[in-house]
Amino acid sequence: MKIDPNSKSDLSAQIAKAIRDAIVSGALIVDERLPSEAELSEQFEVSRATVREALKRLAAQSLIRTQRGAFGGAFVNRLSFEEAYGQQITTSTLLLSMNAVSFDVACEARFALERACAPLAAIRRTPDQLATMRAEIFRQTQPGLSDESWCASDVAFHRALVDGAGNPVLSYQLAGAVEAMQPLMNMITFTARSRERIIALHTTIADALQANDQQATELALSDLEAETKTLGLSAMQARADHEAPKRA
Amino acid sequence: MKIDPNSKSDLSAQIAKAIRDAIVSGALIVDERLPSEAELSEQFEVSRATVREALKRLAAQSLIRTQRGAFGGAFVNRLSFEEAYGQQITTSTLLLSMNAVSFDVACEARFALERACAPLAAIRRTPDQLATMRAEIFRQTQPGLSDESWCASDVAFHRALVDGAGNPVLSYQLAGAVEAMQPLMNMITFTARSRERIIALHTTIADALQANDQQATELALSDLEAETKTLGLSAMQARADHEAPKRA
DNA sequence: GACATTTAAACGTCTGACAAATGAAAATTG
DNA sequence: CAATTTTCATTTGTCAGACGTTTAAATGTC
Repeated sequence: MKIDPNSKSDLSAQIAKAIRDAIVSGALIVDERLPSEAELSEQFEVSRATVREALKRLAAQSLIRTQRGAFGGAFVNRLSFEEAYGQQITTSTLLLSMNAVSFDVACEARFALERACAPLAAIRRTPDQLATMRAEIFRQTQPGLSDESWCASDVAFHRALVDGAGNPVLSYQLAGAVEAMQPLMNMITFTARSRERIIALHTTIADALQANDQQATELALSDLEAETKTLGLSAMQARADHEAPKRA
Repeated sequence: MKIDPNSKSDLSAQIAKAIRDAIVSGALIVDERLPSEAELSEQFEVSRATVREALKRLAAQSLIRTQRGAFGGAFVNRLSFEEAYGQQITTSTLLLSMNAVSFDVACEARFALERACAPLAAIRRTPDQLATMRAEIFRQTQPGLSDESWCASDVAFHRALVDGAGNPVLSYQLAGAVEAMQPLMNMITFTARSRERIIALHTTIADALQANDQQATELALSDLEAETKTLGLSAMQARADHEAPKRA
C-alpha cells in the first residue's frame, strides 16, 4: 500500500480513498481489523496524525468503528440500515435546503415514491403497521395539536405506510424523501379545515390498505399529493407576501 | 460553543456534531467561512489536531470544503446533486453488499421506484433523453459486447429513463437504487437469448415513452422486472451449485 | 498604472509525548 | 485447583509545538 505524494489532494484524503476502495471492493471484510494507526503510518509512510485524519473520514461515513485499548483498533463496520437512514436523511435534507428545490418538485418526488410503495403495501401491510397508522390518525384528530407535533405524526403515518411495503431497501430509500420534506412542511400552517381534509385522506388510505385495495391506495395518495401541493402553494404565497409586503 | 468533556464519545465527534448541527439548522449558511482551526481550538478548548479531525469528518460528508493560504479556511459547502449522488451510491452499494439483501428484494425496490418515474417520464421525456435510450439500445445490439459493458449500458439506459421524469430529487433518489444494483447484476451472465428479450423490452419502453403512453411504460417495466428476477434466480442457483457441487 | 516582491494568514504534515481504556497474562488467594 | 486480583502491553485519544506550503493581499518598483 503506497500513496502518490505528487497528487494534488491531501494525503489523508488519498489514504481514506485507498482504504475505502479496499472495503467497497471486498478486500477488507466486515469486522476485519485494520492495522493499528502506527502500522498504517509506516505502510503509507506518513505520520500518525495523517492516518488518524483519514480514519476519521471513514468513521464519518460509518465505514469503520474504532475501539480503544489492547486488541482494539479500527474495524470494518457492518453498515446498518439505521446508520444508512441517518446519513440519507441528513444528506437529503441539506440537498433540498441548499439547492432551492421548490416545494412542488420535492412534493412530487415524495408522492411518486410513496405511490411506488402502495401496491406492495396493499398486499403486505401487517396488522401492526395498520394499527400504527390508525393511532397516528387518532393523534391527528386531537384538538390543540401543535403544527410541529402534527408534522411529526404525519411523518410517522407515512413511514408506517412505506414500511408496509415490507421491503427494507424501499424503506431506506423513502426515509430520505419523507423526512427531508419535513423542514418544508414545517413552513406550512395547518388550519383546522386543511387538517380535516388530510385526516380524511389518511383514513381513506388506511381503509384501502386494510382492504388490500391497491388502486384506492394510489388514488388517495394522488389526492393527498394535490392537497399538499395546494397547501404548499398558499404557504409560499403567504411567505412571499410577508417578505415583500410593499407590493401589496 | 462549548463541549461536554464528560460525554462518552470522542471530542472530535462532538465537535463535528456541533458544527454539523449549526449547518443543518441554518446557523451557518452556504459559503460562510468557519473560524480558523486555531480559533476553533480556542473556542472548543481542544487542541488543533482534534479540531482538524472534526473538520475531516465534515469534509467526508461534503459539508465543508477547505482552502489553503491566507483568507483560506473551511467553508460551508453547497451540497451539489453530484456529490449527493456519489455518497448515495457508496452507501447504497455497501448496504446491499453487507446486509445480505437478496437479489429479489433489491430488484423489487428498484423497479418499484422506476415505475414511480414512468408516468412523469412519459409526459416530460425530452428528445435528448429518448435519443440516449435509443443509442444505448443500439449499443446493446452489438455482438461481442462484454457483460460489463452490457451492464453499464443498461444502467445508462435506466438513468435516462429516470432523468426523463424531469425531477432532480427523483433522479437523486433513484441513482442509488439503480447503481447499487450493479454489483448484483454483474453476477449474472447474460446469454444472447436473454439479451434479446431485454433489448425487446427496452425498445418497448422507449416506444411507449415516445408515444407518451404511461400505461405501456409501466407494463413494460413490470415485464422487465419479471425477466430480471428470473435471470437473477438462475444466476443465484448456478452460483449455489458451484459453491456446493458435492450435492450434485 | 502595470508588474514584481514581500508578507502574513491559514492549512497540511510531522514529531514526540502522555493519558485512558482494555483485554490478556501473571500473580495471588481461598 | 479454581477464582479473583493485579499487572502489563497494546492501542486509541488528546495535546503541544514546530515547520513547510499555499495563497492572496499589501507593498514596492519601474
